[in-house]
Amino acid sequence: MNTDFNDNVFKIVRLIPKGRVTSYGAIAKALGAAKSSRMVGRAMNHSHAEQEYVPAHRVVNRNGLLTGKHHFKTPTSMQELLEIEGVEVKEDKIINFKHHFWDPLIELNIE
DNA sequence: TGGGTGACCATAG
DNA sequence: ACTATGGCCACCC
Repeated sequence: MNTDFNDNVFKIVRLIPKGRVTSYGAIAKALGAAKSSRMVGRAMNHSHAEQEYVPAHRVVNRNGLLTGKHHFKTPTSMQELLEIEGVEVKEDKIINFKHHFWDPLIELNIE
């Protein structure tokens, strides 16, 4: 049985609005597993196998760095997808990360 | 069974 | 700003 954790991660990622981004740690925290931010990354690795589209490009590390770009079809696709949505990216890093940040804890009104 | 690894994070210097 | 270190835990030899 697939971990619910896995499904919950995808569920949240799909909720990220266009032009916004969030971090692995924020998602982990929203799921009550702040200790396992690495698990979020592992879940994302499987995201390609999901039948429903998962906007993985909207998930970066807490530094606003596109650490997962090498897992996309091409090394530049992640950056291009973000720029299409209006997110500026320079040197694999999101400009004005704070401004684009989307916190699931706040937006989803979790306690 | 156990060591190595990772789309991470926090802290220290 | 940068490196080093430790914690985290599922997964793969």
